Amino acid sequence: MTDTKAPDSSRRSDRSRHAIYEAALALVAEVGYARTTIEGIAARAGVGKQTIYRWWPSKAAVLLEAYLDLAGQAAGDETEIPDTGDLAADLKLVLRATVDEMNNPAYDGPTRALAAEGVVDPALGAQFVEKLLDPSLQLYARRLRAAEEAGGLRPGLDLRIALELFVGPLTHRWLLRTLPLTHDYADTLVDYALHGLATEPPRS
Amino acid sequence: MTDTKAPDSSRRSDRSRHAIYEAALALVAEVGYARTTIEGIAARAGVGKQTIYRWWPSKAAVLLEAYLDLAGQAAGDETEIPDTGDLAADLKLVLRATVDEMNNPAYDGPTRALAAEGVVDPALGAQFVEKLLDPSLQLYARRLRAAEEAGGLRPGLDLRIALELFVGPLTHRWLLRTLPLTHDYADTLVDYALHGLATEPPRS
Amino acid sequence: MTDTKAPDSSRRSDRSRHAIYEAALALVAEVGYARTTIEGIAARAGVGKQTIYRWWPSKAAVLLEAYLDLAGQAAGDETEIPDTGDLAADLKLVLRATVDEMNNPAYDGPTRALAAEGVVDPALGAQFVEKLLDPSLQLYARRLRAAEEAGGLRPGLDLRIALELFVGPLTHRWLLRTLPLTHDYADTLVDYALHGLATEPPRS
Amino acid sequence: MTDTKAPDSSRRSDRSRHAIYEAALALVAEVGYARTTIEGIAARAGVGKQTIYRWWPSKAAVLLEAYLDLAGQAAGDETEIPDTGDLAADLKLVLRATVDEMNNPAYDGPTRALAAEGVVDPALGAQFVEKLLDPSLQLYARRLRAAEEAGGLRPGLDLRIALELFVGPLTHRWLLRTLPLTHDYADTLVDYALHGLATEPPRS
DNA sequence: CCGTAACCGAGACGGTACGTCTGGTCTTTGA
DNA sequence: TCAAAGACCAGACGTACCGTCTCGGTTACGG
Repeated sequence: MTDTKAPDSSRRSDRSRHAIYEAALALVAEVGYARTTIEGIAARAGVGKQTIYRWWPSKAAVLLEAYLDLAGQAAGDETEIPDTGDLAADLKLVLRATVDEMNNPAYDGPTRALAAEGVVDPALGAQFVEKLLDPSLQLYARRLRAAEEAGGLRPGLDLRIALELFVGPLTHRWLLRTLPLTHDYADTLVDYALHGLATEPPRS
Repeated sequence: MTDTKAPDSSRRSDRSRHAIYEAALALVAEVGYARTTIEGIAARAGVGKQTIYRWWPSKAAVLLEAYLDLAGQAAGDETEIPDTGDLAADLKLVLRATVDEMNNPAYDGPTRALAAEGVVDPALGAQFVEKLLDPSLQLYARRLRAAEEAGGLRPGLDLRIALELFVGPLTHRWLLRTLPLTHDYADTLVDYALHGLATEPPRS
Repeated sequence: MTDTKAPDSSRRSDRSRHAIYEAALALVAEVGYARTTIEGIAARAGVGKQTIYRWWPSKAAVLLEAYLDLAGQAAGDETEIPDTGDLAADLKLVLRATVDEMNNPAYDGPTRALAAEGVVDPALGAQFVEKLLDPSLQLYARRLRAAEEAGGLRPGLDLRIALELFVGPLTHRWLLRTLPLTHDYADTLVDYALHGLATEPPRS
Repeated sequence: MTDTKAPDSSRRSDRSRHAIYEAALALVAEVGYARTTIEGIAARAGVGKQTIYRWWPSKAAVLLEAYLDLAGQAAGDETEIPDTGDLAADLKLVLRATVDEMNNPAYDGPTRALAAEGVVDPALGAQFVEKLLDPSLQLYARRLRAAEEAGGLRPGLDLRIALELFVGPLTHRWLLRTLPLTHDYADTLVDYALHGLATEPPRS
């Protein structure tokens, strides 16, 4: 009997919502995620704090949505991985692009903050994966399926695991900053993953 | 020459330091990392807050050290990866153990929190990598070098990148919680990485 | 025009204000002024510290207001000095009452602390004088003016200075604790001040 | 074996004591009494904090002693009130000098702070009165006694109370800052106190 | 077309923790 | 053997945000 009141989203102010997106993105760009506060976003957006608390559960949720909104405007950017017939070349192309993105501060800043928050907050992590990560993983999945059908992959592979062989190491270097992310690294990754590390062919 | 006032570490109280370690670990275990506060650690350890601020730059730094101290006591746990001659089997053994660790809340809790903090704080991230991550990566490096010398690996491999083919995907699933971490997953990873995804052998 | 952010006093919580008054007075009575802290007042009043910092500049200011509020409730206590026609007797009556007040711990405690703070903090001192001291001085001023009109005082006297001849020595003994404050002292003061110390009458 | 050890004052370091005096006076002059700390005095004097705590009970006690030490060096300044035979003139001379002192920031600063502390701390107040106030009051006492013997004062006066008729009002204005302290004020005070306020002579 | 029920901007509120500062005590080290 | 140096426990300081709560005002239905 305490609240149970879901706000009426049909009466929601688009004006406020977009002002909040802009303020959130601007603040994260200016002072970083950690020093961005809900209070600061509200003030910058010229919005009452309650308007934020009414519609979002956390600062991270605000930023994730703001980020998705931004990405949505630059829509159609989810181009497909090209299929030139040369799987290795195609994958290298895309991994190199990913490396560039990870090295680009404009992308790295907010994404890294969201990822970190998601590491620790499962609900947000699920959102992060679903909304940001999965879409790009689907690209790999489709390209690999095409390769499989073309007979370029060993039969019976679990394609989900296969694609993690590419993006796993990349993400590892990105998040943990163990070593620099370069185009060479991306290329080597593709070669190693496609052709294996071992001398011997698989027994099966 | 970095700071104006460096405290004299020779006069540091071991008593306090260990009380702080214990309090920090206990609190993280009881209420979680996010709700653990420096104030709380100080109170629990029966220590002035300044004693913490004097020696550590952040809550995360305290916990990292506490965690390392704990690991150090259970020393010699850094056993070597066995070398039975069967590289795949040896790797699977260790990857499975790692999977178990990642699924163990007692390990997952603090480590995940530290990793998340390290994602966002480069200085801490470097510490995390150097003190916690690298040592275990060295195990893989040594086992792979042995395999290379035994002729089990394709010559000329960059072993650092090779080992990331195993731990990258594992870390990916662990941190981002995309899909469950199982022994089967570990096994498959080893097979895929050792023998490659592609039908064709490498051209070179 | 004084501050950058003046809080909106129309939205101020009377509930909180009075809880703060009560807590402040209670704490000063219980542990003394010096050991009363803003933190303690806030905790005792069930109020956030910011609510105190928002409305008062210092602990002393809180207590002064609390004290005035208390005095205001016991309103109308500012009775007039009686005018029986016998100036000396009337003054003695009031000075004796003042002596009693100064010897009363319940009054002495907070008032002394405020006075001491005012000695050192001019802004607070001005408040102290204006709100606490002046009103009672006005009583003397009126009684003396009546006496002047009745021809009981030498013509042309500066009445402000005249009244300080009574309250100055009293305050001196009170604040500096040089010698005990007694009714006899008050009586003597009145006699000396009214009739002078010298054998000779004034030349003028 | 805990404390109960009165320090052996014969082994006290004069060097340290004077360094502390100088540091205390310098700090009070530079940043004011309130912002002077024992820690600061120790650091400035190149002395351990314990050396201060060993010999003095409080910051105020240090400053009082430092101040007395300073005054002691400029010794012999305790000149007598002149006795020209004209009591009023002599008193005015001295009261005017006192007024000037009270208006002199170099004197006002530390003395006011000590007085304020003494208002609130009886032990210190007693010291303040005994060491700083009483000596100058003795001057008045002697001059008044001379006047009494010369027949210039009404017989049977309590000279202690008589002198408070002069210094009480002065101190009142000084500490409470009710109104400006001027030479005129001092003169008027002397006239009023010597010749009384009332028209009628005393009945006795 | 006029009430009334929401959302809205604003910001005061009770809280919690921050990181700093100082008070007084205790310990180590060099002269 | 003492004093310098300063680490230690303790806890208040004043600030920053949190998330909740009024408060008017301003839409935008729904009777």
